[in-house]
Amino acid sequence: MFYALFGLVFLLFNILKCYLCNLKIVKEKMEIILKEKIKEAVQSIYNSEVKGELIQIQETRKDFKGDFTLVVFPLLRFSKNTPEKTGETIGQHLMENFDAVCGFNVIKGFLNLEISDSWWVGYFKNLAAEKSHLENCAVSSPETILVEYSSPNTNKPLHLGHIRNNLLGFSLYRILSGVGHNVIKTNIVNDRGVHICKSMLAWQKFGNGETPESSGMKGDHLVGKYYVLFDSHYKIQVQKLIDEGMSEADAKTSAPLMKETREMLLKWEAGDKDVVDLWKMMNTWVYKGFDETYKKLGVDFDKIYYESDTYKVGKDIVLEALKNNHLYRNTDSSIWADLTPEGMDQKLLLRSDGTAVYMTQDLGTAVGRYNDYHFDKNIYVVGNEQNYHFQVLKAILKRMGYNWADGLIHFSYGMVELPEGKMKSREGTIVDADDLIKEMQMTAMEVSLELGKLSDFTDIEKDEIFRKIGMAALKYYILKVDPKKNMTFNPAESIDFNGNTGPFIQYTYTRIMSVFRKAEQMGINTGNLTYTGEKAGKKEIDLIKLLRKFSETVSSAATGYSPALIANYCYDLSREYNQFYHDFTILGENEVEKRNFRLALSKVTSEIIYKGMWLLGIEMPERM
RNA sequence: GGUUCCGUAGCUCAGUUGGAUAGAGCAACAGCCUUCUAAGCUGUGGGUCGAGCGUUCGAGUCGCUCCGGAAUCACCA
Repeated sequence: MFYALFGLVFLLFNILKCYLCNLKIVKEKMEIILKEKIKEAVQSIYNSEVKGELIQIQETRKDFKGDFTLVVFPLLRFSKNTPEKTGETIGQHLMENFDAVCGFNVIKGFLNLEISDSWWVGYFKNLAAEKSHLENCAVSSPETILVEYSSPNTNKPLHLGHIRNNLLGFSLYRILSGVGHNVIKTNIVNDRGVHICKSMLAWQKFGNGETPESSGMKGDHLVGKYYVLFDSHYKIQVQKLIDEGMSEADAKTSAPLMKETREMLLKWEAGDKDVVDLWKMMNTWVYKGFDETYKKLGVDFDKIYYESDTYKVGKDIVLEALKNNHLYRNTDSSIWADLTPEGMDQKLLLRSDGTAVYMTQDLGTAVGRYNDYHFDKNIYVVGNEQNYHFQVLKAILKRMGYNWADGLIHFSYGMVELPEGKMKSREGTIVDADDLIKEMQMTAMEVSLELGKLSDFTDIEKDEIFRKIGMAALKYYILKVDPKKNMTFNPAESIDFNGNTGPFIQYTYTRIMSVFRKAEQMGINTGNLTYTGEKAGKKEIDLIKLLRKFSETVSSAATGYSPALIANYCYDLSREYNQFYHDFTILGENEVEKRNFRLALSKVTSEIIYKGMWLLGIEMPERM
């Protein structure tokens, strides 16, 4: 009796142990397990110790039979035999000693291993059990990371370049916090400086008291109008002086409007009430306009810094550093940093009239932020045209003894260019953010209405769907390209809705949603889908292979700061699913096991697409 | 001129420690809806991966030299 009981407990224990063990193997990456097995194989066949880096496992290319491929070339030194023979021998050994391997073939120096269906289905079951699909990308030591993005100037509305900036910044936030970091979204508003005074001066001179209300214009666009107006008047003055025989450089500094601008900046820094009031009023207009655009883009911030605050901190820091002999004062009393020891140039930090420059405020902002958050990393989402600026910023901070400056990272992204080159305001080729957003939603509406699949929705519901589709088209179009690279936008050809696009991915998602609505109607319990893992089709396994790549894609997107990886992954997955959807019937399948398996595949696909697009800041409609 | 980045199909882009016959989409052409959404799927054509040399069993990927383009080197931001 006692022995029987003991035996039973022992048996149960072993079953449990086996189950846990199995689960562990399935959860681990097959590449890692294979690597171990191959190491053992080489040890036992050739009696040699192999270093891990010599065992190269990759996924088998689609044109060949198999799931994983071992590159045998590096192992020839142990086998002292031909690549073919070596591959055969190792393949045979794996077949006999590792039950997940159910077949192999050798082509040239490549050993293609076939993994059993049941292993794949078992693997998939674990994927299906995941809640967020981000479990496996969680970082071991979470950091406090500030992400600065957007950084608008208050003298003009946002344009296409800003859109790329905002989308990258926000997506970076989603990705980094998705893998477990503590991320703070910040924005630095360039609300001071000569350029701001330009639009203020132009409004004062030519505005006749015009306001957003009186003109019906969005505040940021109204202020932008005066910035342009300044420029055209200023140019006329400069040209006049040049015609009178002055050099271009002198004409530019001595044109009356420029003189007045500089006076205004001095007054502003001195706190002159009239200038400050005007500044405040125009800022209010601009911020209201920006808020609307941010809302449409779906981005927001945890903390907004203003240069009008931080430049003062910057000035203090500069003066302090001067005292400590980190900087020097020129004969005209301007203050400079000599960065020749660091391999860079001289850098101006305070003008001869004592006013601050761009670098001054950036120093102040960095120090202020460190004091506020004690970040591990401070990521600046700023265009690659400022690469040198950030190199200098970091060098100066280090010079001043701020060792945390090592955590400053310039996330340098490429410019958005038009087919004829850079966007230029003087040529009127700036692509305005608000216009573009509106245009995308109009196109989404046209396409949608033509297809006519939403006739049972109210107008409000339809508008919401058009908004999601239009924004997805725009966002995906921008995020799918490698952030580091310059990209071309052709306004003449409107952004596509077919092929490698946001709407295509949304469409795939809505198809899956549609299947599940139908399944509910059929009375299928989609919450608890049972199936065993003995058989699966090639297309089904292809899908599983792609699904398993999600977490590693997110991980590399996080470490490499590249939302584009996730965007392209979502596209690949959608394409794969659409093929599956085309080739197989899901609800029409009579065998319940198979049907449930396909439903589960569809479900996990939809979850991962949803999550991937969420990491990009792209919303998914349930129908379209 | 110095520094940095980029050249992949007609166009827009993938191609992550070097691996097999370099991939998608758009555009063009030819097919597939009585069926879970055709914003989809299948097929055809299109490439001396800017050029050359080198390292390697193997190079779009690494190194060097050219060619072409961009950014930056402001008392602009």
